[in-house]
Amino acid sequence: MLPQYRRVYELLRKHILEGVYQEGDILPSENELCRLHGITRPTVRQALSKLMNDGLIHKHQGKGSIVHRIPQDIGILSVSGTTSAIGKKILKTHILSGPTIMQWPEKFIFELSPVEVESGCIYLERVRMVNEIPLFYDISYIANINLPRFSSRTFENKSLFEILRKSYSIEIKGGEQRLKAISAQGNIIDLLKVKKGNPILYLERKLETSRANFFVYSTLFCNTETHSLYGAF
Amino acid sequence: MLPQYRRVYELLRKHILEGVYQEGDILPSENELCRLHGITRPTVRQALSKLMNDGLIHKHQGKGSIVHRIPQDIGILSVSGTTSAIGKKILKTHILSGPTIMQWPEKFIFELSPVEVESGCIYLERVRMVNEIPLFYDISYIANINLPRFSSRTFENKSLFEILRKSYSIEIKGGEQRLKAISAQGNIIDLLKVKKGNPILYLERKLETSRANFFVYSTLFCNTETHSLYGAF
DNA sequence: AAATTGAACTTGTATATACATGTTGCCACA
DNA sequence: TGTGGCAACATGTATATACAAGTTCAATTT
Repeated sequence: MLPQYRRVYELLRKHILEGVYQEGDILPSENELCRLHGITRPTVRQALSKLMNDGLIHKHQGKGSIVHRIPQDIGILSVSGTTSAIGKKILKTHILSGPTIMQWPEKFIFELSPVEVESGCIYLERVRMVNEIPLFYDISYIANINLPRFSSRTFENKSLFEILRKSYSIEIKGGEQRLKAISAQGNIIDLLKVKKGNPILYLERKLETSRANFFVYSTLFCNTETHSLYGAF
Repeated sequence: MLPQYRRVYELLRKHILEGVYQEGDILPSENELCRLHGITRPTVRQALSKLMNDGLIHKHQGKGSIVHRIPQDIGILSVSGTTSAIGKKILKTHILSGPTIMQWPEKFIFELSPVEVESGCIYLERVRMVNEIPLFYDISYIANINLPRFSSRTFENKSLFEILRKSYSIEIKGGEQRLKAISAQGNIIDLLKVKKGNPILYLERKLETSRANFFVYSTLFCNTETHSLYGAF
């Protein structure tokens, strides 16, 4: 059973992302939300606190809860979206490889627990394009622990996180990442269609989930020539 | 007056950062903290919630609150610290210019409010070095609103945020940032001692503070050849 | 007309309490 | 000796309540 504060959070989140509430709008007051959902204020505040955490709303004492920013979601969480010019609709995801079950690479970018090593991982290679221009090359590694039918799922133009969220009730809670600027070389040149030596943003991330000891790892190559990465924190 | 949950938060935060509690340690349980500080559990939980938010602790139901990670703080908040090899001690900050009061640059990286434009800004240029190697070149713009004696302060080897925090009770609450990988050119080559064309990580950030409508802006150039940027979220 | 007061709203802080659920370790029983 | 189960303790969720403090606006006063 989903906790009540989560239900309210999910609903408000959905409404904000779908534009029911738009940037600058004021959400119903805490007391109104209490009445609407038949819960008490601490519970409502827990939901709003999560929304604040997501950077979706601001709160001002005496005023109310104000919708902050509709993130341009491209499924890379905290560092997500690009310039405001890029909407959800023109972002396309193309699967290059996977999802396939395999062993973890040797010398993995993050340290793995024995359980993870033993279970192997699900491997996924994707390229994401905006206006037919490839901007992201993205390799994901997911511990193959209790994810029935995962490797046979379709990921084209779907968010990996959305699938984890809806099909397995796994939510990304946070994570850590390492950032570097590197020079384009090897297959990156072809995949992102850049010149050799061009600056490329490189990310390594380890994402925590709501399931204990279950992490999602990924490496990301971004061509930031025309579009910056955007993130809130 | 500082709220009680803030007091407890500050204390625990200080203890974690100072190493009283180390990575993997378990904090006193919520009920113990209640007794220790003479407050109730919801209040303690509010403090712990803030610590979780900072990425300083994890919580596990049934187990306790576990200290997560002592961030290698280099004063750039969420994207902070570098590899674990870099400790606080060997990071040196050198002021290149400022703090000086001046007008905002034309065509600023972020949109400014009329009040901000009218007030002008405090300008600050810094280079940060690890082992005598320059890794960061950092330009900060701070709205010149009610900050007495600010421009005459000394910043050598001090955190800008620490000064805002301690001298003006201004706390960084969050913010937004744009990330790019660029090629080294112009004065960046000299300042960061890199070759022309080398990949450089470029950041533009707008930081929200606890003071309404008061923001800190900065642009950052990072040489990530030897050290990645590290961040939690 | 302008300024002040105050009522009615908002979110912020805090207490007291209850039960649910996950974790650990010890004790009694087989 | 081993193991199952229970007690004790941890955090998670939720209610009910109270007062503090910031905001807004309209009524009242000057």
